[in-house]
Amino acid sequence: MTGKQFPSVWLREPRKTASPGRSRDEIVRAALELLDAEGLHGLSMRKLGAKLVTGATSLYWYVANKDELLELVYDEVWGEVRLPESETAHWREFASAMAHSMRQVILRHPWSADLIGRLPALGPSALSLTDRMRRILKTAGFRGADVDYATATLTAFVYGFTIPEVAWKSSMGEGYDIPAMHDIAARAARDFPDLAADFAVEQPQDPQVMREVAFDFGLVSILDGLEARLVT
Amino acid sequence: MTGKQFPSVWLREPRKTASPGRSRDEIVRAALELLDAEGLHGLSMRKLGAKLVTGATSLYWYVANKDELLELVYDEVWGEVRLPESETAHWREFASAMAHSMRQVILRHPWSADLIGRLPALGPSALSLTDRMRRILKTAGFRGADVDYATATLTAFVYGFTIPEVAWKSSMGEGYDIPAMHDIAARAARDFPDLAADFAVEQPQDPQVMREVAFDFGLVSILDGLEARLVT
DNA sequence: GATAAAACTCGTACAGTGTGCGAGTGGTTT
DNA sequence: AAACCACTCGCACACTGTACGAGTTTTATC
Repeated sequence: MTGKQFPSVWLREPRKTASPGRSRDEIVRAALELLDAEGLHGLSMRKLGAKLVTGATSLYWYVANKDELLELVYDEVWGEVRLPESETAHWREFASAMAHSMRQVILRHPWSADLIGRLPALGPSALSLTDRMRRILKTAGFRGADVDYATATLTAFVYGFTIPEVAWKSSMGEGYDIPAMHDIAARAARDFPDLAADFAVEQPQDPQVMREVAFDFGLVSILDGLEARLVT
Repeated sequence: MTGKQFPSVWLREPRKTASPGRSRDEIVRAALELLDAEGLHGLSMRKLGAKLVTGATSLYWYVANKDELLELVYDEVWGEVRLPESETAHWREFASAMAHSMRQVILRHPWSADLIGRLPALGPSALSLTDRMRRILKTAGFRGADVDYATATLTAFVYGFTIPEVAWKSSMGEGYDIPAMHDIAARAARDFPDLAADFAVEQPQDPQVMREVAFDFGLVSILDGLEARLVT
């Protein structure tokens, strides 16, 4: 009784591809455009085929299935994360930059949020990110499993902060009526006096700005907490 | 030019329901069972109708659309979070208990992870949670927007730690071959010497246990970081 | 140039999805 | 008897990923 394996594009050799016609790169590029334009829901093999002037099922020559295609585009996205030079940066700077950049990348490609955890992240870009992060943490003095734990804590915060945010945006649309939403929340909270009181006092803020401040607050707190784990 | 509103079950009066037949509660209960048994993907109006021995479209008498139904079940889930008595608990105990309980609830109802952020959480259970959390933080000494920020940081960590976890489980299935997966990851990392070296050294661990330890590590770090924000 | 093999294309088909619409049913009130 | 209400539900629409197998083009070998 062997346990389950899992399949990943990165674990099998690609096709020979002496190809004169379409190529995997071309398909990935087109998929990325479609995803950015219309979201995860907007990417279908038929639409992608149409964009490339090909039959939908022709794509299955280059890619085993839709998940493999998504794995490819997913890694492309992690390649957009910008990091400071590993060697010169303090670990806090590095971690902070990485967190901010990951967040920006997810905000720029909201569909990617739905793939986090659902697909293996074994592509070169994803691995390179974790590799550099781990090296920095090690030179900073983290030892053994603490390297994994610290990384997990940081990425968990970024994901947990950003995933619901983009989920909300892409399910509710972009154009908010801020005072109206404030009002709605206040009305929903009418059975909770303290909550309702807070809503009554607070001014409706620009949520974009609020999110950024909140993210910084959380990030700094976490880095402080991790640093405390370091000195002992 | 008014901005967009958003619709929520909790913001409109329910039907009169002098009903002798089906009821909203009954539907929600059946939906919850279906979701726990077959996941978000497994809940369709047709299946739900079949389970209740009703036509699929009959359900639309009690519920405006599928999202409203999901909102109802979603809040049901937050009602399962168990908290210590507000008045006697230290804020760290309280926050820690809340984080752990939220995590357990999501693990118990993995489909709920996909709804976080996608649906408004304005039900009584969800509001009660945030209400109690905020009250505890205020009595602990957090002031103004810091109450929001601290809450956001904590929930972000829980979500970000747990969402990818359950996404992985429900996309890859439950039965892992741990050494095999360890091997696969090591093979994928062959182009990153340090990463590969770490894989070579580390023993494959029981992931269940690992996750729990990592969660505690992160949680404690975050609470430390938040506490530092408190004393100033 | 012939022939075989490999690389590539794609139409069809299947079993499913949420839900708007409008017609129909049975009970209660005027 | 008439009107209203609460409620049920079949049909239809435009989609989805992809297995299958037959067809077409390019390349390699003799």
